[in-house]
Amino acid sequence: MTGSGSPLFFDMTLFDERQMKRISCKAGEFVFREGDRAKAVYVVEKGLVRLVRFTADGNRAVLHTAGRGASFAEAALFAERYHCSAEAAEPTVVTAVSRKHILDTLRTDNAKMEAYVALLSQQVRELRTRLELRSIRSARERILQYLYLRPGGAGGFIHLPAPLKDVAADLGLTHETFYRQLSALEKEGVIMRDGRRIRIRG
Amino acid sequence: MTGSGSPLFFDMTLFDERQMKRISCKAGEFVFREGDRAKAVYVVEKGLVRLVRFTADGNRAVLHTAGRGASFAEAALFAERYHCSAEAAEPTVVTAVSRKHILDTLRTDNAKMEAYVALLSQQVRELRTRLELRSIRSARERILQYLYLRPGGAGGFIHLPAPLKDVAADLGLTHETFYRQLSALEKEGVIMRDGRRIRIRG
DNA sequence: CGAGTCGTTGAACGGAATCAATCGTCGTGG
DNA sequence: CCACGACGATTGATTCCGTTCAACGACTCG
Repeated sequence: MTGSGSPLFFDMTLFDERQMKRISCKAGEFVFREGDRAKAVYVVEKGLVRLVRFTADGNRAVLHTAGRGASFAEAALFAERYHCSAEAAEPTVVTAVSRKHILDTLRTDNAKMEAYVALLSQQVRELRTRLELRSIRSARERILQYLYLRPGGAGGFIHLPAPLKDVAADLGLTHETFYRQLSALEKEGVIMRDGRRIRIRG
Repeated sequence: MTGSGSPLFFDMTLFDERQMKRISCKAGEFVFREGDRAKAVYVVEKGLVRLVRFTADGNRAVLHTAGRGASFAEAALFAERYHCSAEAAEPTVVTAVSRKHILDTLRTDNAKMEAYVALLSQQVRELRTRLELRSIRSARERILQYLYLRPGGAGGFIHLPAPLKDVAADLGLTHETFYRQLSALEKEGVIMRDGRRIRIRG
């Protein structure tokens, strides 16, 4: 979901800069961990952050990937604790906006609150779309549907928003299957591809 | 998403009943179409609604399925027009809540706005959890994780919130696989089951 | 009573995961 | 500056597990 199309920016201009803090992380470092007290909402300035949860059997599940400009952990505003961990996938800089400050600001300024509602609404839409995608069993069809739903999918060019590997994970496929299906589709003339640039043929 | 696990209710108690309208649709009828002016948010009273989008080549993409009790088109609150069409999959009754009324109410009542934000935040969290579930490949593990995440999952009793068939669909499994895995788990003594009542053994 | 649906089980198949190997590129540090 | 390691992209071979097709009993509702 690397911001998959819809740039879910957390509008920082709504808040007081003095209530923000810059944090740098090396690859593999955690910005916060599941269960930590929720203290802030974050925006990625540089790098890549993955929201992950570790399942009982030790597996990692990636819930969300936030690239440059994207915010994450907004939902933590109304939760006492983080419900997942945030891991820097590469050297990363994030800005932390105090949860308390955000709440105060939103509570006193209804217009800002409304902007925030709009943001959350969009997220809900996006998540639902992703969930619906996952219910398509065939890898081929799932990929096609994903491409269709993406901006430019109906006639224009599509830019994959992340390394193919990550897109594959987003789709719930192994990267091998993803590669294979892409080349199959290209061989059949259904799509044209140049790296991360794809075009669907009518 | 028959709403099965996650009751994504739009909290109608926040709004004035006089601003709501009941609408009945036959199977195949549209509640609204892509591009229509966004006038209302809906709740399914009875039946099933599919949010679909038609791609350039005439294919249908299902974005979301809303069962009884679920709301849909909430995101339309902040959009001028609907970005997809809502089609009744079976004879269906929906309640339409005026978009304007909702906005007015929220804008003048900060507490309600905040309640709405909290609701949306919860939805985001829930959707992410479901997405995480889907990333577990093994049917067995996915089911166990599902049970574990459910209220009562850690020690108590779990009530499946819908017919097994629907739960299976929620989990992205065929009902056959779901039945089989459940009985396998029971045979192995990992769970105890009586109809929709399940208990995990420590 | 019959139609419809849920729950259940069996058998066979197919497609995606898995394991594995190779190539290219990019960044880093010696 | 080049060697090395890391990682993305790609392709091949094999396995396995979930899907699919099919059939049946139980139950409900009209």
